[in-house]
Amino acid sequence: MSGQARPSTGEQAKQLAFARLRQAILRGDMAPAQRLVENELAEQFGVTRASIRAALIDLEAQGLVERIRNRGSRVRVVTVEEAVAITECRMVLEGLCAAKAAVLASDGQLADLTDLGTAMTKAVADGDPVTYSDLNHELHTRVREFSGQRTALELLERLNAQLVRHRFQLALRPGRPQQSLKEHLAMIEAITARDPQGAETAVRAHFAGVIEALRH
Amino acid sequence: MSGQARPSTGEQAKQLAFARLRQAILRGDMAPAQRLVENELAEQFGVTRASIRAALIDLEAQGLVERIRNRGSRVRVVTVEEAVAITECRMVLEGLCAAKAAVLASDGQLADLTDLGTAMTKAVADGDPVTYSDLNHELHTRVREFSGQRTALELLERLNAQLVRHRFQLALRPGRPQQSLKEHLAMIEAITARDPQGAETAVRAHFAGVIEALRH
DNA sequence: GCCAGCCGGATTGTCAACAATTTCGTTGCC
DNA sequence: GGCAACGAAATTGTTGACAATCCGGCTGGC
Repeated sequence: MSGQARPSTGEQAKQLAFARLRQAILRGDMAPAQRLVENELAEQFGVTRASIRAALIDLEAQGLVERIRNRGSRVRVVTVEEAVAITECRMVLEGLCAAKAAVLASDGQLADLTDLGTAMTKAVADGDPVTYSDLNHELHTRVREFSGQRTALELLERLNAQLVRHRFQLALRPGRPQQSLKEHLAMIEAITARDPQGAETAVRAHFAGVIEALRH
Repeated sequence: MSGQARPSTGEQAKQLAFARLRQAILRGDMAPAQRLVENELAEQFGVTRASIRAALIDLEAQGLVERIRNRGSRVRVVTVEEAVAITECRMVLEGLCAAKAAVLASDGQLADLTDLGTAMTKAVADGDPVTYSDLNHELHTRVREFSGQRTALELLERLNAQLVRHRFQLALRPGRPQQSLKEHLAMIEAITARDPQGAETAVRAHFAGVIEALRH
């Protein structure tokens, strides 16, 4: 997800519209539940309505927008209850990834995880929640990657995209990084110890904490 | 010139095309890796190319077809390796559902599960693998439903759709129903005993068997 | 004989106009 | 004064035509 906004040369209009609209939603440029009128978007992005329409269909499949027959599209709002359900799914899927990563990751990859752990510890010590949140995301991405589980990876990316707004709120809660850090370190330790069972339980414990926090 | 299958009410063309094309793929009417030319499909289903195109985008998101830029669509072939990865995801997600169902299901719903269990036992005793496979599917559907986990349900439906071909082969393997039955009964027992932990481990044991069988 | 470049057919991507549907304000009636 | 039917505006769904792209085979030169 690094270099995505590249109009580049042969970039098809639909993909461009898709990328820009997606990023706009993820960055919060679109208010929750905002109506997405195809004509307006088409003019705004400089593409035709057909391209916007195709992009909207894609985004609907990703769970980012909601479309109702003959009634238009809106950015989907994720209720707290839904966020909990999504996080439960993330919990078991990332648990699977962590267990597989504990078995399949190379020694060099395990070293990467340890490095991330120290960086996260430092970020928390420095009281830098933004950096911590980024590292957090990076850690989870790496674990998924090391697991070699393409299917789980795909599902998790979809689920994560739906949670951007909630995650943002969560990271800024006081005291949260401290607890989160402990859980993450336990996860890293279990994976580097090549203990799949332990890695899975650590991930579950972490997400149980996230769910708790989501509910206030 | 088109004795359509009821355009029925105001069924939008795109949704109709989507449903019919999806069913055609799931029923195996389309050979694996078969090319899906938009024009042909449009004529075949009596809708315009735009509708087919929208349907194909949807089906791609569901993992049933594969689309390459300017090169067309084909029905996606799921390798054994992929089927294993998908089944691993199903394992953890259905485990989650079973655990939640053990807590949330009503007594009447639990009775339904018990009934399904006896029906499955009978089907195996009668040597009727087709009925057994149907009941099997029914059982899993019920558990997911009783869990109240809409997100997991949605993910599982998508994953299941990708496996139709493999599942079909699996059910006919000799000796498989017997082992599968045992595992299913254990799952039902744990859920009706309101034992979430036990339900999850039972589901996992079952899917571990499925994965084993998938690999030959 | 072999490779580079080109051309034709096929297929997807894009476009602008048209039709169908919904929504919301308005009018007429009770 | 409230309610129901009506109608106009807005928006999505659909259509057919056009442009861009890709694949295969062909030709020409070396």
